[in-house]
Amino acid sequence: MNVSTRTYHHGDLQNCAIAVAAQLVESSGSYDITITQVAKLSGVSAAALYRHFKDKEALVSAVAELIHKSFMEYLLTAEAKVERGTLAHFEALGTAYLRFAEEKPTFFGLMWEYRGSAEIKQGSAPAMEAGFQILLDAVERYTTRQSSPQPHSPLRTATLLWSTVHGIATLRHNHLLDTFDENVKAEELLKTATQAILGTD
Amino acid sequence: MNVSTRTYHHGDLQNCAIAVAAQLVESSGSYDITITQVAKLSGVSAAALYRHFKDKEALVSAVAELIHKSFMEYLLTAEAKVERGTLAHFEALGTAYLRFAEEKPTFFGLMWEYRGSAEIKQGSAPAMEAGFQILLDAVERYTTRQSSPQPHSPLRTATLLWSTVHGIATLRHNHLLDTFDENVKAEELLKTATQAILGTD
DNA sequence: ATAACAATGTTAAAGCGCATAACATGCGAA
DNA sequence: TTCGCATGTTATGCGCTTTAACATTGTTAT
Repeated sequence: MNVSTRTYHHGDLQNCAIAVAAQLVESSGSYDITITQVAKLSGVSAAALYRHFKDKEALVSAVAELIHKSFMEYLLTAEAKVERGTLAHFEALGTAYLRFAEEKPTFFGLMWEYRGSAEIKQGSAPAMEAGFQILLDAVERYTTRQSSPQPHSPLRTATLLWSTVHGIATLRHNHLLDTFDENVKAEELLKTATQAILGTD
Repeated sequence: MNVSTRTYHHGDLQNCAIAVAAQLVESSGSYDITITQVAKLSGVSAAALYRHFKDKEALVSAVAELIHKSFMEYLLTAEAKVERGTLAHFEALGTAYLRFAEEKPTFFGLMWEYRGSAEIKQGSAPAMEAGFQILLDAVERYTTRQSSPQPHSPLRTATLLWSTVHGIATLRHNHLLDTFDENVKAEELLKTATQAILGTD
């Protein structure tokens, strides 16, 4: 992050470059950033970055990984305030999902849309898995709380809930949600969907 | 489409280039195509394309428009075989949506993920609107068929259904759907969701 | 302590793609 | 037929990625 080049060697160019790249993605509103720009903002020559990243894709993937972790924090922070396994729990998680997509639209796009080679995508896998586990855990707790048995497995229900939030977030991210129903609120839509999927015992 | 350059003038370079670009997108599996390639495959110099498209983005947007129309045909063909306003109608539309995403993954990605300037995106708007109208119409017909009144407006219900299919299709497109539940089938998931949203009177 | 080596920086340069400029050709209307 | 506009062409500049060859610093073994 430290841009000043006191010495010939930078100190921590690797992390600096990732942070600079992330800022650039956010400020430019595009994840089609250039190595040249990142190098300039890091106070270093473009070639220097190739000591730390195989190529541009590797740098962007590192940014994606950072973003996934930041996204996880959104979810964890959100659920810290509610009782687990309740409808409020789902609402908190869903709202956080939607809020991240709205507040960091370019990050959201990069997370889900960026096409990297399969082996490089691995970096984000742990964070994603943790995210899904949070949701799955919520469903399992909810299930045991209910008197009537749920019609589908927790795994299936969690997947369905994920699909739904993701669909709503994605459509809004692409400015499509309010194209036809200009009064729709993503959060309300999600609440309706959640209740329909979980039932309203 | 005709690549042979019998004459100095091509004849229909505009449409040729769009078609060639679309093929290139599909065969390369990436919508980061080059003007140079499109020109070469069209049997024309790169600069010639600038007589028909302001820049690269305009060309890609034209491809996106073509794809949106092709997507519409998927939907129309699918619903031609079923009775309107039935659950089978929704299943046919949803399945078509999922099938397009699976059979033409790069097209699907381009349709929804491509970031073009707002005014250029307009080209695809009519097709998208038509697509939504199809769904809305299905919901309205379904609503009038039902004995019990639906809890939400057709507009709201259609938006919710769209979000759900879109979420499922998008997650699968990004190879995320079966990461945690390896046995899940997108079509089954959608069926479950549709019934939950519409009710199963 | 110091010499060798590993790590990490630099500049130079090759190569590609976008986009524009200046020029050429051909079709269609007066 | 001739003029003008539409639509081609080649030439060129610029920015970006990536590699190569070289320079500097930090570290480790003797």
